Amino acid sequence: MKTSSSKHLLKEDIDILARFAKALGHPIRLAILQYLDKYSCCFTGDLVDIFPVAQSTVSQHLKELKDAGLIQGEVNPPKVKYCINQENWIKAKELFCDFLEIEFNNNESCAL
Amino acid sequence: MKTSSSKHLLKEDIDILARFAKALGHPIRLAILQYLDKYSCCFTGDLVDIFPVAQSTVSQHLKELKDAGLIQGEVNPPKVKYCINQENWIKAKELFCDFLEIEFNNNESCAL
DNA sequence: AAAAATCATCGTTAAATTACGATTAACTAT
DNA sequence: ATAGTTAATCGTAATTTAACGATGATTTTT
Repeated sequence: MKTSSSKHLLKEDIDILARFAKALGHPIRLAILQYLDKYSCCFTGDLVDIFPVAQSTVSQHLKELKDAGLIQGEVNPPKVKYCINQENWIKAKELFCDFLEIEFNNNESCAL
Repeated sequence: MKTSSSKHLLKEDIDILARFAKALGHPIRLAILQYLDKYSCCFTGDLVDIFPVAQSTVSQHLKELKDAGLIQGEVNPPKVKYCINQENWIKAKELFCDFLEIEFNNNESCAL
């Protein structure tokens, strides 16, 4: 399924893409997404063990990724399980590919 | 030339990608890059005519894109001609493709 | 019922971002 | 030489971001 080639994004899509790009604009948030790609899902605590920042800071980054629509959390008391929001993640891929003018094959074998 | 497939980025690349993503995290900066893709180059004034923000604000966004390495400016007094920094732009594409797990064909027919 | 575990939220602080108008620098044209 | 054009930079203000520790809510364990 080829979905891009040398076409320009509309104003609305530009705004959405900017939102996604902004969410990706921090090393910890990128690393969280990579972790979710590798392990499919995780609890907040898993990430707190990995990153050298306070628990509240990890929570804040998770909130930003969630607000941007890139991840979703499932309350599983007293834990919260996070995973990638596939629908929006695919949308983000499409927009980035359109913008970068790269062919996007929506290959289901890709977890991320 | 396939340059990506299901591999994870190293810490250093994560930091570089975050820098690029941050620079892309504003609608005006995305639109500037799209404009540069379409017209290959432009003067600051061209952009000032297009976007509903002050000249100093456009200059500031250009500076950020330049600091991130995505564009370069050539002084052509009293104007300054901007264009995409191809070398870094390709690097950005590669990193985004690695991260998004998309195949990247460095196709020279693509201006952006 | 009390204690422990997990994680979001609150309050705070410092720094960065975004925007503006005004000024300055540098070259062109008159 | 003076005036005009172009665009960066400066100074400022408002908002957002990033980080922290402390607190609170919720469920499990004891």
